[in-house]
Amino acid sequence: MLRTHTCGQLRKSDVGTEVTLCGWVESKRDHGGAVFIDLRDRYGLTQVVIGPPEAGSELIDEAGRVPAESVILIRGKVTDRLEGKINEKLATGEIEVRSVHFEVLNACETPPFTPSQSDLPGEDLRLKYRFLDLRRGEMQRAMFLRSKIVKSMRDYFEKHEFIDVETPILGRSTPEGARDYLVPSRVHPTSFYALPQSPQLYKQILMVAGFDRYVQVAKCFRDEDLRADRQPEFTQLDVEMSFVDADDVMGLIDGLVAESAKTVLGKEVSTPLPRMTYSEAMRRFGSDAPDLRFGMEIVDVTAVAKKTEFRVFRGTADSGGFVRGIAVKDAATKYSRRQIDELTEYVKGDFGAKGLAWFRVEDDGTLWSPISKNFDPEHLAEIKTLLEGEPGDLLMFLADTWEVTCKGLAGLRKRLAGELGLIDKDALHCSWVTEFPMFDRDEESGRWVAMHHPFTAPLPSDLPLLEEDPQDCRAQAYDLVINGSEAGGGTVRIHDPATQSKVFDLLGIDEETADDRFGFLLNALKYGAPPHGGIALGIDRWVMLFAGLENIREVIAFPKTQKAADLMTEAPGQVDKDQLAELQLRTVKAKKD
RNA sequence: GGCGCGGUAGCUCAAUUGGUUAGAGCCCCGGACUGUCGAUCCGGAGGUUGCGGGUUCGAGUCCCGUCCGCGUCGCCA
Repeated sequence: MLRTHTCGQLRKSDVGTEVTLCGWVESKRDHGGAVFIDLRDRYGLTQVVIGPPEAGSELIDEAGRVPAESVILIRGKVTDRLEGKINEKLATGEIEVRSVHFEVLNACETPPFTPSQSDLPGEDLRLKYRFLDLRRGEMQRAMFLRSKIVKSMRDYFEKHEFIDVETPILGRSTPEGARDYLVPSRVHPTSFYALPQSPQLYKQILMVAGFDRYVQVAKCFRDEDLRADRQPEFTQLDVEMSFVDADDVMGLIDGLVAESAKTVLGKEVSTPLPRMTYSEAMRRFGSDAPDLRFGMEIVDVTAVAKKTEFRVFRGTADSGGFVRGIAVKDAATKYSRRQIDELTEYVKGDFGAKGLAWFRVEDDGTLWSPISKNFDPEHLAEIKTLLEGEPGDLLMFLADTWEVTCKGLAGLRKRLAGELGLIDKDALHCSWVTEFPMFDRDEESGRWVAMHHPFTAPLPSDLPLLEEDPQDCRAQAYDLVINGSEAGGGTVRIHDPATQSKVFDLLGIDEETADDRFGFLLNALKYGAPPHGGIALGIDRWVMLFAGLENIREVIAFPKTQKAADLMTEAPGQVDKDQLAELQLRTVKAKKD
């Protein structure tokens, strides 16, 4: 080792020791006759003094010239700081190192920004110079937290006798689900591999192979548009187990959540984690990943709406729609008409709502609103009672289809809670949402599509519904929700060919297509397939949520921008004509409409 | 693909209704200084206002197009 100690290591007890330190010049205070340097590495900061009597003027001058963020090596003696010069902010603040040797290992060019500057530079610059950005304390902490979380997961599964098996990155495209990233094959011109969206099919086959309990930290790829909590390339903790039901999988993950929260954050999470069915979640929160750190539950007032003369409510209720609302506590004076207009634009623009109805609960307990004259006082009183409105509350309603009221109110609920500061940032609220529907209607084609994936097993009690009423058929599916974010999801899989072909039938996948796309899995299922199920946990999101961050890029070393580019390496990039020729590919510019 | 926010010095930001030579702090460069830890003091350099077009006597500011970054809806089995 070039160094004897790290920059976070030295204490009062080391005074008198000769040490060699290496690190980055975090800051430099040059007094002409003496220079102070804060030397930084991942472990901490140590003050180095280059001055008389032990340093000559040549050394002092050299230290005075060293640019910030250069990597240097210094040798010297650990000494007590002078009376009253102790820096309480530093763990090493009681000592300093008086340098007798000073060496620049790599001088730093003037950097576009420094890790210690208080104004964070724009994110594009941070991404282009990620090596500088990753030197920042926040990024370092996030990466170490990530490492600890992954280790806690690996420890947990090893303790439970899981085997870690790697599955291929070059696989075969399955047009179901998200868009695939494709990789052309040189050896098979005109054929393509696909990067895995998840190791789903491989892990099921590992169950058929008898591994019983499988785990993998798996890179997954989906060529879809990005969000604050979504990257095209992400990491899953992928799990599969044989001879289990949904309870078994959830129970195992309950233990993981509790143990990981405890070892990584020192937080107690009581288990079993609360569970809620999908239909309850949609009814009470309008979302399949409800944020349970605050209340503001959705209330259905369709029955009252039917009795009123207000056309928007009445018309919606009479034509099979829903009128649902939320009570926003103490918000009546906090939201001006203008701000409510903004909320109206929000639900219209983002969720396709036709409008936003609202009432203020006045001091005398009556409801007031620009539309209140359209209502009988007794109906207003009923609405107030249903929402448990109290003076000062703001009641907001959407009159629309079930889907729009769900999405719109869930959006409002989240936005208002954020704006009103109702969310406890320290809370780690974990829960399960269960019994998802098996199928969803595709708006365009009107066909059934699998809500999760086509290998998801229905609830045994709902098996008859596969034929009678697919709409109501529920799946043995479960999502782990942390602070209103989907942190993982899994299902019990179909392991008998009869059910599988019924599901394919419903999805409009004929035998030939099924065989072409998933033949290898269907084949395996015929050769002694145990009942099995599993789950995939989004590691990036876990880290983000455990860290209390709101952006997934903050916990990924080299993330991509919203347009899926890497600003540092400038991927994706052009390739040589020769490379294309070898792959027998030619690029064609798409015609613009 | 839709909607919204943003792009001005190396960095973070400012610039009145469209009006003189586009400013400040940090960074950088030069000088002074032995106790700083956001060092201090003196001096200096640094700009095609993302790019292209238009309106105007005059555009950082208004209009159109385009690129880039961010948020969000669609999308994400």
